[in-house]
Amino acid sequence: MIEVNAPVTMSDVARAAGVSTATVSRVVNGHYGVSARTVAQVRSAIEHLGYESSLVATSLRRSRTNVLGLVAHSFQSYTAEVLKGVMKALSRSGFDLIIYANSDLYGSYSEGWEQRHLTRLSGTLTDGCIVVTPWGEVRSRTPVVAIDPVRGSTGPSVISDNLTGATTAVEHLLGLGHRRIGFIAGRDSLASAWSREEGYRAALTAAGVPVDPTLIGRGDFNPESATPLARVLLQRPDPPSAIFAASDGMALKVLEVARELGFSVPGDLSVVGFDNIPESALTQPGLTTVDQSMYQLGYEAARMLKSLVTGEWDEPSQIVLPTSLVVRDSTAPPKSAARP
Amino acid sequence: MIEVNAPVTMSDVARAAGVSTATVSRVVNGHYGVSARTVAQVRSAIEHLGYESSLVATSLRRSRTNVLGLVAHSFQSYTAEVLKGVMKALSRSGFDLIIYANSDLYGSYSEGWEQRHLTRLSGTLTDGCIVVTPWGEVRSRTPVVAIDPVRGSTGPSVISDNLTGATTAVEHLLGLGHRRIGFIAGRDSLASAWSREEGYRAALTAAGVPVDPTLIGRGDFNPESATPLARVLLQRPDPPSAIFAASDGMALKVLEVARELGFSVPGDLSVVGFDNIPESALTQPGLTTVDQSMYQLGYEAARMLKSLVTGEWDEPSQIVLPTSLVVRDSTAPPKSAARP
DNA sequence: ACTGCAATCGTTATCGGTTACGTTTCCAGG
DNA sequence: CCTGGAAACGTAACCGATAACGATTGCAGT
Repeated sequence: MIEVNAPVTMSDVARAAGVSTATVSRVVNGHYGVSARTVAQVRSAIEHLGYESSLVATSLRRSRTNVLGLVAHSFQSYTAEVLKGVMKALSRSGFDLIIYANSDLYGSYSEGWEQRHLTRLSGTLTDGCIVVTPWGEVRSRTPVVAIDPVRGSTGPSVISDNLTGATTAVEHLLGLGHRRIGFIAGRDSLASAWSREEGYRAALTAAGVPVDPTLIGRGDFNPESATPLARVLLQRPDPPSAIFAASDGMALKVLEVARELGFSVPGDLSVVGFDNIPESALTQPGLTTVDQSMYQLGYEAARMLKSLVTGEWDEPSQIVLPTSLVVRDSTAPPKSAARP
Repeated sequence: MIEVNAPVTMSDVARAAGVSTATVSRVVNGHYGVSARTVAQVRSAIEHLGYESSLVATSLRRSRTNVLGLVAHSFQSYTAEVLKGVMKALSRSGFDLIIYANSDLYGSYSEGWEQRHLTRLSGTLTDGCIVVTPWGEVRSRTPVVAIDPVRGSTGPSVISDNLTGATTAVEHLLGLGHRRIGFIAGRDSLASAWSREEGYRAALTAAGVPVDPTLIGRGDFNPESATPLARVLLQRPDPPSAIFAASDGMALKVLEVARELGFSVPGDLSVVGFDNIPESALTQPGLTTVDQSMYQLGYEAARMLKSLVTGEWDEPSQIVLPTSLVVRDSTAPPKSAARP
């Protein structure tokens, strides 16, 4: 009879098969040095008891687990898309995936969360990790690939061509006739945030439009951070005719604030985002944004990590993926476009 | 100097602080019985060495880990939405989340994957688990909540009101004048698939329309499974004027096949799905579907699991959530609606 | 000074599995 | 019949942490 609440351990199997745990281990791992008869006995006992090796115990002892890890701070659309790409890359690869997500306890995870998670996992559980939008540099015994790394990071990473993307977005607005273009920046420790701001500045400068620091709001990619910033920009006596937000999540908040303050979009205000998360196509009006394939980011990161873990890597360790502008309905020429 | 590649263990800290590992453990866990001076020493050593406790080692020894698990077979939009809800419910709860996803090695995980993952995790790593769309019954030492359980399952679960949803969907088609309505079923071991088919049959019967078995295709919720079935239905001499698919993923494949075979939707063919995944709003035409809040499923499952783990549960253990019809552009009256 | 009780801290068994090493078994060759 | 060596298997150390338990110390009370 099978006892339901009893966790079946290796020694249970050993006892049932009349051998030592060492022999059971050898059978389970297909190691040499066990007679056919004993193998059959052990197999039968495993079958009968429904034994399944414990990931925890195994990983504690072994160096290699064939499990890769992914740690993320929050779990929004961005991360979900990345995950799909990761899973695709890992399918039929022999690697399983463990995702570790914290519950943001008391907000106390604010600093060093990725390091904390990483050391907890990579101690033994995983052979390597992907970190999504880290807040700082990390160190680990096992390989780590960063998606959207911090500025100045030197480790393996995958990132979109944020500079070109942002430049294109602002050029789009300039092309429509906008001259007063607000910007809501992202968490400035991230390379992506920095490049997007750089692209904003570069496009303006190239067009001969001076950069007005008072039109720049300092967000942190967290959608909520954009709300007060958008309010400040739009309640000025001379509000910008367009706002470029460094992420779609923040851009959607700008749309919210605009609606709340009576701005019609794109009539009174054009809005551009960055990321092209699924929600951006669903809003009214649809959000014009810069598409970065989060799926592709995840896919490439997983591919790179796999190679790093198996030790067969030759490509450059910092991959940059292209971006493209997606024009929807949140952008139009400004009302005063006819001004000389 | 900090050695980068050395995993810092508790005994390293103990040595540095001149105490035993037991004392370090007490300090780390804030237990009683350590003098202020020793605490300071240990804290300093921890800080200096950058020590972080190993999740694996801790969970092996401890019964309680404050980590919940989630296992899923694949990782599509459905799972991603569920995950968002789970994360929301767990935010600031003190529980972290570990998601275990297999790489579907050689397709050999087909049977019993959830049991395999569950025993590997719940041995020690997690205090309880959520299983998304299991393929069979599972047993575990720790609590398990199933999202969309198998038919006849008795354990804790969260599920949508699939019967009402499917009935409403088919009534919508009947109301438009359709009489020949095809159905593409889901994996029949799941309660949801069974209820959706039940709703299909019930609505037809209630309207006095006989159920034609040849109009029913046996899919398995996997989008790819719908393609050949849709082809068969639409290549008949007398194709149905509408198809109700038991999931959006499959419905989207029906749209693909319809386009390929020259059917215009909704002109020649009406299509209804089930789930309301984000993609369904983005297709041309937008997919009419039954909305089940996957977010809510995840949220409720996590809430239930939390209560089960902490032992403070009193509500019924099988939660049913409402569904609602979302009418978009993939449904219209049939061309021959005027027939008597 | 001696007892008694806390407070403090180290020792050790333990979790489940892996593996280096030692021991026994078995068979072939001398 | 004895020996050598490989095959088969058990023993025990170990991975990193926790907790029951025992040992030591400090201090108050008498």
